[in-house]
Amino acid sequence: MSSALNRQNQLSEPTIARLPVYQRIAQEMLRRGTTKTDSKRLGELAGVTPATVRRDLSGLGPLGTRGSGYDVQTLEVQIDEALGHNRHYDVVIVGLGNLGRALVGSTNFLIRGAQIIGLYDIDPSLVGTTLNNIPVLDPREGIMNATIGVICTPAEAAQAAADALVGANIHAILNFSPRVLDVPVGTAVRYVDFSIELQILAYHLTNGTGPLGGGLLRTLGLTTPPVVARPS
Amino acid sequence: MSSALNRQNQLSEPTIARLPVYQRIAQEMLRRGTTKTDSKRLGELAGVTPATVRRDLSGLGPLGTRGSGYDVQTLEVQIDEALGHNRHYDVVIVGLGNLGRALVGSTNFLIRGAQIIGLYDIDPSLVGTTLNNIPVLDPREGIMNATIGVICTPAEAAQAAADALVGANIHAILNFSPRVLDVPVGTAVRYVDFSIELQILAYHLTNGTGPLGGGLLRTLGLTTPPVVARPS
DNA sequence: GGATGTGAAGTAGTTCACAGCC
DNA sequence: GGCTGTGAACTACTTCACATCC
Repeated sequence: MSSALNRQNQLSEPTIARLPVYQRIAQEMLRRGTTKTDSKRLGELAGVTPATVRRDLSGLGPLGTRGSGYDVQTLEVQIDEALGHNRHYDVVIVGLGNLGRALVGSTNFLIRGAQIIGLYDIDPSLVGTTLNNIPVLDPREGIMNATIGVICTPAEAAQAAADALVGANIHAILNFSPRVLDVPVGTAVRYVDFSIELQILAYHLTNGTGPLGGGLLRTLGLTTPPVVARPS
Repeated sequence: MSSALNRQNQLSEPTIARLPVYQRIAQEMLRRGTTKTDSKRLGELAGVTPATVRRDLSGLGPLGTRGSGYDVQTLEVQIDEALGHNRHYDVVIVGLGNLGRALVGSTNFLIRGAQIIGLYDIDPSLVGTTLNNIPVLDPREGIMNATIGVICTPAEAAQAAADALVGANIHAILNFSPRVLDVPVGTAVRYVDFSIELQILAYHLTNGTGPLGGGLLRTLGLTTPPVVARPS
């Protein structure tokens, strides 16, 4: 496997969540023609301290140059490698409402190495058609095996969708529905819940942290609800 | 202000991010007619330890009953109060592609107390129309004041959208575009980046944590990219 | 008996501060 | 001179374990 990875895969969770952010920044810099940067600048843009940036990046191996900083191109590539984008990921999406369709059509959603191979919806007027040349199938007739399953159904249908994904031997689920899912141990579920994001912002507005209460808003390490074992 | 809040607003960031999850679980329980629960069950469903649940909830005041657990209804209400949902939030959305429209149409997106008051898009065929009885306006003619601004534009337009929101004196931004935003100190930006979520899942698949490498996947405390100060 | 709420202990993550290198 | 990479100090969060109360 790649050299950056076998160094040690003890990247901490917060670090893992920040690496894609640094990568985004690096991509933006490349787009603008910036070829060099440093931990101070990266920290400003990512909203973390320079020390944290250096600590995070040092986990990928020594990719900076003392005295001058980081090469943006190298940064981009090394983070890609550390996150495992040399692998290939097959993605299926269940639920083709506005959100599901937005994901299919979005160029932003897919990471390098990921490909949407199947779409699922129970709406008979959709089943049998294609979207972006990807076939739309009925999830009740079984789901094809894939690496990652994405749930975009309404809340009521989310658990059934999860069951279908689990039945297809899919062990990683990205859940956009506002339901807590019941899945077997060993299945990773990551929740993206829009209203929770709103709630967190709202909390900061109401309480001291935010601009209404004054002070530099610097809420580092916000945690998102994660992953799960089977409830007893 | 509310009794639960002035106890002390020293809820930690991880706690704040978990409270909405407990609330979701409580709502689901109510829907199913469950009126009592305990930290063990809540922990299973939320993917955290019972001790963490108790520690989190104790921050809202003593709302459990020793020996029997928590009243689900009380839980739901108290979390609502702690998160500041007795306040009113005006929300504007900039960018009405599939994602923007999904948010407008979704019953899941809005939290109690929040209301979408304005929609913005530069597409001339949309400006002047209404969506869900909310008028669609041109952001280049200025944005109305609101509590929270939501950016759903393509990446290229995100910074302009942010500038317009800042110009409207909006200090809290939920950014769904994959761009790092440049905003003044004192403006809270929360990033929801779909591809970052995919990347984090992908990392766990590639590395030991996930089912491919075996072991109980229990990635607690995943942090999402947060908030930002003005780059120098 | 049983589950909360919480000091105390343990663990993880961040920041400091500086040696090392360009 | 300047910025990285990192041991050491610090801070924050989690978990343990139990006294407390229903």
